[in-house]
Amino acid sequence: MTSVPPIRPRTGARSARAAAQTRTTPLANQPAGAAGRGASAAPNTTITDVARESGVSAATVSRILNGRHQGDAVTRDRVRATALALGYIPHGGARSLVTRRNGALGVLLPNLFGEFWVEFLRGIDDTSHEHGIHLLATSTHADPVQLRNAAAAMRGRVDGYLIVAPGNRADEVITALAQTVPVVVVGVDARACGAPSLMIDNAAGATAVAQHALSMGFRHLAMITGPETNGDAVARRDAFRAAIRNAGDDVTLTEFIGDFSQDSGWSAAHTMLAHPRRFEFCFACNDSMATGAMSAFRDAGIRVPESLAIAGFDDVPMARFLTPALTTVHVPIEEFGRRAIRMLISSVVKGAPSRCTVELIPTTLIARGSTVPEVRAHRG
Amino acid sequence: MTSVPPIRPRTGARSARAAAQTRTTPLANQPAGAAGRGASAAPNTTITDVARESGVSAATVSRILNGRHQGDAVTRDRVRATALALGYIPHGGARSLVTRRNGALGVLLPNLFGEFWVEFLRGIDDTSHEHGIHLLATSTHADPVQLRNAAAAMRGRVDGYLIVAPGNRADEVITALAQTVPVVVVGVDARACGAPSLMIDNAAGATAVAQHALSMGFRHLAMITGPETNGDAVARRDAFRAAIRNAGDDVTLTEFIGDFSQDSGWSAAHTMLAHPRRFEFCFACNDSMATGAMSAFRDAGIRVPESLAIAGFDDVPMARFLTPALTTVHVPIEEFGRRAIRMLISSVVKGAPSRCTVELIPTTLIARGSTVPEVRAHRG
DNA sequence: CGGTCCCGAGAAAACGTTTGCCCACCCCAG
DNA sequence: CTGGGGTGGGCAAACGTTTTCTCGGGACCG
Repeated sequence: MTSVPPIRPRTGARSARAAAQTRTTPLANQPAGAAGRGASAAPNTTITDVARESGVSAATVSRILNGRHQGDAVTRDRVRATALALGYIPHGGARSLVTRRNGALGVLLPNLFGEFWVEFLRGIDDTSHEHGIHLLATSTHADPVQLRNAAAAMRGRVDGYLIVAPGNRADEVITALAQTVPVVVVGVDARACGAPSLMIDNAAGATAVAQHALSMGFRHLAMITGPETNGDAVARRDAFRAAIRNAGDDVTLTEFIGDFSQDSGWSAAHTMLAHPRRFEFCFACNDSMATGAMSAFRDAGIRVPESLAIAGFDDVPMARFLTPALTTVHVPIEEFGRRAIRMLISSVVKGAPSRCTVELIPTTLIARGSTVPEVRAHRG
Repeated sequence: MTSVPPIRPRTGARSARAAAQTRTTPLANQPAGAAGRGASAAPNTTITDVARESGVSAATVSRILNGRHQGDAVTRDRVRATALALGYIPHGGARSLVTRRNGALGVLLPNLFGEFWVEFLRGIDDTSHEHGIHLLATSTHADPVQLRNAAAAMRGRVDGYLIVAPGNRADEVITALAQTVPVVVVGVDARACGAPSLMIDNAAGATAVAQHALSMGFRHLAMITGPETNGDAVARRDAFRAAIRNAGDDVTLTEFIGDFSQDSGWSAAHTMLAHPRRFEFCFACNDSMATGAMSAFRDAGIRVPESLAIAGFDDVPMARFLTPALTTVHVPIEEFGRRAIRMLISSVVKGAPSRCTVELIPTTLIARGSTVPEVRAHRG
């Protein structure tokens, strides 16, 4: 009918590839195979080289370079100069082997979509930089097995893990991990796993959306849900359902299935338009789907918000730039990341695994033009 | 004037924090300070534990677990069971120390904004998973010093580096790095640094936009440029300038400064509206800025594309969902990432640092509703 | 002038793996 | 019954650091 969004076979393609994951390059660590270590093995200079070159022992080089005791001025300068000339960089693995500390944190992300995780990453990255910590390990995972693999690959390379939205079946992995090393979980309640968690206050946000819709007199509501395996999606759906259920008998709620992608929002919107009921308000469980839906509505000639109001969740940067600007639930995404990484750092610094609390990221409804016509009034 | 986008002090905030970077947590690796290693040091089980527990030597455990020689069936099973029971996970640092291989690649990203880098990351991540390689190290950097630090932090932890958009002053760092370990550079021509590079064909894309604009009869053109330090931004600007300059004397081009963020596009658009000239066509050097600009235009009551056409660059997923859909230059972003990481992997596998070629990612203009009114015709 | 103290710096152990080398054993063939 | 081949598995070295312990020498004070 319309010509716009070809549904991209994104998830399909990915899982197909994941299945072929067994194919292993000689680079992979596991067997370290007979594959000759590339003839031109990198001639990395070691601390011994620096020591020999500058006529002192390795111990002295180590101490000087780490500022442990500054030693004789002339020796110190000589060593420093030599190290610089040789381009010496300490071998992280060896160092962490003896230090039992590696100045890096592991972050395990779900398959990332859209702007949300970019914002989150920025928060994480900024904060860890502030603390002089490198955010070495970032990886993505789709299921518990991949999660375990990714975590294992980081063993001995990171001082702690930040695990994001592991879905529902990851409890076992988290529990095992949390017993040996600091872990902070984002997106699900992991108290039972022995790890502190940080979650978005989805219930409050979704409830606020419901109240907003009801207060504006809408009676026939639609909702585009997110993936069943995503804790945030489920929490938003349930809270919205509950709030509507309490609203009275003349209020209806119809649900359409999405997966948090723009495409799925677009598809859900088309399904919605084919539905016999004439909806007045649509709540998409995240901004990406709201964007897709809004695009579909407008292409179908439906005026937003006059004929159909729409709201999202997350308040990604793009939300305010849509036309009309998107009513949504604001989540302080960057701050979210900052807090998560701060929890992890404090847990790592003091050896004690911090108490298994659950912290909540507050949410606020932001009404914009996609539900409130007046907000658009200034437009020509 | 209008009420929409509060300019977020994003970059400012970041550099302010970067300045305070000296503040160092005990977790940081540098001095390994006297800070007692947290009392409850993680009791990670080592290969020795497994060996003792199952009554064999560490060597045997290593061989069995790595499938080197499968040994006696009963022994093998016993070792495997013990390892599992104890939750043994090899220490990556120790392993890579002797193996000289660590099955991980380092990715150095610039400060990331918007959807572009998410797509890119997805491509990278997928492909490395396919090859059984972990994309351990991801970090961001704003300047050559941060780049050097991030790279140093990964020394001995990764088998190769993928360096993205190092701006202009990073040649020295790249050169030094490329001498000791495989490096692939994305976004700038690094042949002089001894590293192969992968670049977007910005010139072709920008030229296509210019031709598109001219072919539609537009005569008064505006351009919103990107950051001066960004190679892609500069290339796009220069190519567009050149194409317009050849167009004839009755064609004008006015430039407005942006920084690739949506906010900057919004601001530039407002500046543009205050300009005495009445522009017919606006080329934003990336989709984010185009989005911001389009939002500003519509809020000002300007009809897109009838009164002012607009085009972007990148074709991020969001582009087709804007209203009207955004004319833009398609960049196969995910494929971009795949190719980049594939280049790196092949360079790592065969020890020889692959020849310093420059590969180009092709670009194609995609005309949508923001420049071609007819495409919107089906809308109500 | 002698004793004490401090400081600079070297030797060596330790971190957790992998792997080359070698021994001992088992089994089969002569 | 004996010799040889094959194989399971132990010993020890090595990887590149940091850190403890130690020693030697110089300075300062009595």
